[in-house]
Amino acid sequence: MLSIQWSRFAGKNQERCSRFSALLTQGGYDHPVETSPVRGIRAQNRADITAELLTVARRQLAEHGAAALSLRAIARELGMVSSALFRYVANRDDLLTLLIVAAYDDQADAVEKACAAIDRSDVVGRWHALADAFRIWSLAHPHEYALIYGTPVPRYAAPPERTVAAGTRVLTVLAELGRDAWGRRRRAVPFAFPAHAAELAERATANLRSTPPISGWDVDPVGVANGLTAWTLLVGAVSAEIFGQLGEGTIADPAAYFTYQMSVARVVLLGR
Amino acid sequence: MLSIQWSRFAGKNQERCSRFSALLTQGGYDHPVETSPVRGIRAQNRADITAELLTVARRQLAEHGAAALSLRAIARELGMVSSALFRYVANRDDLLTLLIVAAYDDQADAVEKACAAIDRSDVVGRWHALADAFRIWSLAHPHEYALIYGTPVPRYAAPPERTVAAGTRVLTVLAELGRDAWGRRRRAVPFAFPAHAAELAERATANLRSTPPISGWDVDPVGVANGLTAWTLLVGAVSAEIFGQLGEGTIADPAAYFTYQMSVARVVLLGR
DNA sequence: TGTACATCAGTGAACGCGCGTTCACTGATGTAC
DNA sequence: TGTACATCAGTGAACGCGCGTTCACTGATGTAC
Repeated sequence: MLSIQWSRFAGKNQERCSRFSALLTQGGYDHPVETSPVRGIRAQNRADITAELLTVARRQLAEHGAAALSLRAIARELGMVSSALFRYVANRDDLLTLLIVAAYDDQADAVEKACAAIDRSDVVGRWHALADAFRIWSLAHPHEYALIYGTPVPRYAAPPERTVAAGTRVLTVLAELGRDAWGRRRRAVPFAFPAHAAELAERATANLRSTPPISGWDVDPVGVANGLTAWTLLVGAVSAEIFGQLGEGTIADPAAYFTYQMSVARVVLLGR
Repeated sequence: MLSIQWSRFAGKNQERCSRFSALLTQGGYDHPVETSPVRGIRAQNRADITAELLTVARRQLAEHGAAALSLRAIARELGMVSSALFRYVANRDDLLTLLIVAAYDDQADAVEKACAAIDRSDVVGRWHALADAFRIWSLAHPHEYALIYGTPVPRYAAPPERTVAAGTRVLTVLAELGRDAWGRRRRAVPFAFPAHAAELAERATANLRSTPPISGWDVDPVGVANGLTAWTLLVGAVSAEIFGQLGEGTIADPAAYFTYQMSVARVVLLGR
C-alpha cells in the first residue's frame, strides 16, 4: 500500500531499510539475492523489498495455505503490479522453494533452541524437548507444516540443493541426541527382536549410514532404525493432530496423548 | 465419448447397464442415488451414469491428484457438457465426499480381506497382514491416500455423517485385533512406563473409550493408547514413504524399513 | 391400447472469477570519464 | 563537479488459460386415465 511509494523514494527514506533488514535477519529470510557486502541504495532496497515480499507471502501462506498462494495476491498486498514480482522471484515455484526453506529453518530454530536449553547429559529430557518444540511450532504454523510434511504440492518438485540443508536440521539434532545416548553403551539395542530384525535394520539404513551427519560415526544399524522409527512416530503424531485424522474431539486431551506417544518413542529411541 | 450416445438410447441398449452395475457393486460405489429396488430404464441409466462418472472422477484423481480435480474435465471425458454433471452431483464438494468414501472403502476392503485370510488366533500375523495391506494399497493409490490421510483439501470440510463409517473401518479391524489379543491376559500393558503414563493414557483416550466399536468393551486405557500409537506409526510410516519425506533414495530398502517399523509397532501393540 | 401431461437428462450460452507470465515502456538510480 | 550512458524497478496492457455454477431450452421417458 504505502510501501510502494516508500520504495520509490527509498533513497530519501532510510528508516524503512533498517526496519526490514531487522525482519530479514530475525525471520531467517536472508537467502535470496544476497549481494555485495557494501550496499548501494539499490541493493539495500532490493533486499528490503525481497524481505517484505517474503513476509507477505509467508503471511498469506499461513492464512490460506499453499494451494491458495498466488503471486497476484501478494503483489496486490504489496501495492505492486503483478508483473513487478518477477524482478524478485523467478516464478511461482521459486517462491514456494523460498517458503519451504523458511519454514524448515523457522521450525529448526525453535527445536534447536529448546534442546539447547536442556542439560546435555539428559538425553531423555532432550528428546521430549525436541518433540514438544516440534509439535508446538507445528500447531502454531499448520499451513507451513503442511507445506513441508504434508501432501507434496502438485506439479512442484523441491530442488534438493536448496532445501536439503534446511530440511535436515531437526533430523541432525535427533542424530546427535542418539549419538550422545549410544556413546555410553556403544551398541544399545532397545528392542529384543527376532534375529531377522537386525538384518532388516541393516538393509533399511544402508544408504543413510553413509550420509551426513552420521557418515563416519560408528553406528549400530538397529540404533539408526530405532531413531528413524521415533522420528516417524513424532511426525505421524503431529500430522494426525494437525490434519484431524481421528476426527474432532476424538482425543480428549491431545497434549496428554502426544506426551504418551512420545514416551513410547523415547523407549524405542533410548531404551528403558 | 461413445457413452453419451449410448445413454441417449439406453432403453434399447441394455448390455451397457449390466456392465456398469457390475462396476457399481464391485467398486464400492453403491452410495449415491440408490433409488427404488424395482428400476425403470431411467433409474437404471441414472445409476449407470453415476457409476461411470465416479469411475472417471476416480481415475482423474488417481492421475492428477485432488487439487487438479475438475468437474469440467470429468464432463469432457464423459462426453457431456459440464453443466450436465449437476444432475448427478450437487457440486464439487459433493463429488469430493463421494471420492473420499470410495477411497476409504476400497482400502478397507483390501485390509479386511488380508486380515480375514489369517488364522484368527495369530494376532501377530494379523497385525502384519493389516499393516502390509494398508501399505500396499496406499502405494498403489497415492493420490487417494493423500486425499484421506494427507493435507486436508482447502475450503472443504468432510461431512462426518457421510465419511465416518467408511473412515473407521480399518481402525475397527485394528480394535478387534487388540480385543482378541488382550482377551487372553485381560489387561496387557506392554510398556513399563512411569506411573504417570497410565494417567496420560486415561486422559487421552477418555472420549474414545466411549465411542463405537470399543464402547462397552472392558478395555484398559493403556491398551487403547498403545493401539493408537501403533496406528500412528503405521500411518506415519506410509505417509513418509509416499510423500517422500526422507528424500528419494535415502532409505535403501523401503519394504524392509517398513517391516522393521511395523515390528516395533507390533511390540507396542501386543507386547513381546 | 392410446392419449395428455409431468418428469427428467442433457444442451449451449453465459456470468464472473482468478491465475502465471510476456513485453515494450518510462523514469529513477548508479557509474565512468 | 558535471555530463552521457547503462542499469534497473516498476507499469500497464495483453495473452491464453481454466474454473464452478446458473438458466431457459428441447426432446425423450414415464405415468395416469
